[in-house]
Amino acid sequence: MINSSILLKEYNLKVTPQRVAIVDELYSNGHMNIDELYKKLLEKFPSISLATIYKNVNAMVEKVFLNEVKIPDAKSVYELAKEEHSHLVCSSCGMIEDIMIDTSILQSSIKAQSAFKIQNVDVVFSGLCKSCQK
Amino acid sequence: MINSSILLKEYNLKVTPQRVAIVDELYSNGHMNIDELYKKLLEKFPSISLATIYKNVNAMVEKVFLNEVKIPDAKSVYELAKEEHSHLVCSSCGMIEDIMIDTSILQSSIKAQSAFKIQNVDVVFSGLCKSCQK
DNA sequence: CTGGGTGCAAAGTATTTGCATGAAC
DNA sequence: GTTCATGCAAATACTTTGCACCCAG
Repeated sequence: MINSSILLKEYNLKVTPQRVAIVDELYSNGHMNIDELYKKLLEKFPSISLATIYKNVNAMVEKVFLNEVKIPDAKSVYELAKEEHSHLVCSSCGMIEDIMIDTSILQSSIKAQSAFKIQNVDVVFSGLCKSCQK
Repeated sequence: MINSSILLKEYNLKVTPQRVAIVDELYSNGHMNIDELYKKLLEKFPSISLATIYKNVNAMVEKVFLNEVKIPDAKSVYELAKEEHSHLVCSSCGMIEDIMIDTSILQSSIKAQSAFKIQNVDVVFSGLCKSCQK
C-alpha cells in the first residue's frame, strides 16, 4: 500500500478524495492513460469530471511526482515517479512493464560524440510480451 | 539532394507536388512537426490544406517511409525513415539531433530479465545542446 | 479514361478554461 | 475565513472525414 495523503502533502497539493483515488489507482495499476483513469474513478465518483482528471494529472506532472510516458502508436500513460527505469510495451496487447536498465553506457557514448549535456533518457522497447508470442 | 519522386514511387504513392515538397522539407530540415510542415508548405502552396498534410503524413507513416518521433513535452515530429538511430532533444531551444548509439547492449540486458521479444527500441535523450549550455 | 489526391467545410476527438459552488486547511 | 478543488459548460486545439473537383498515370 501507499499513503497517498502524505505523498500529496509533500508535494503541496491539497488532499482531496479525487486526488487520493488517482494516486491509489496509479499505484495499483502502474500505468494508465487519461481515459482509463477517468473510467476507473467514475466507479467511485459517479459525477467526477474529465476536467478534474486533466487538471490533477497536469498538476501532479508539474510537481514532478507523476511522469508522462509517451508510447509509440498509443496514448500517453502516467505513472508515479520513481527511480529511473525504462519500459517494455507489448504492441499486441498494450501491456506496459517497467524494467531496469543501465543507461550509463549510452550516456558515455553520447559524450564521446557530442557536446550535448544529458539531463534525462527515455527508453521504450516495443515488441511482444510472453503471452502474445504464442 | 534527394529524389523525392522516385522515393514516393517506390512506396506506391502517387507523385504530387505537395508530397514532393513534404519529402524535400523533411530531407532538408530533418525533423518537423505537423504545424511546421504546414507553415513551410504554405509558402509554396498558398492554398494547401492542413488536411492534406495530415493525410499525406499519415499515408507515409503507414508505408513506413516516415517515422513519428514522440518527444517529451513537445509535439511529435516526423522524419524520413533511415537506419536505426536515437535522438537528442534540447529542452531549451527544441533542437533535435540524430545520434547513433548501439542498443544491442540494452537488448541483451532485457533478454536476461524477461521473456519479452523486442521488435523496436526508441531512445530519446533530453538535455541541453552546446549553445544552450552557456 | 480512371483512380486517387486536393482543398474545403463539417464532424469528431482531445484538452483547456471560466465560473459558481463547496471542501480543505 | 481563505484558498483552492470540483463539476459543469463553453471554448479551444487537434485530427479525421465526406465530397466535389482536378491531376497523375
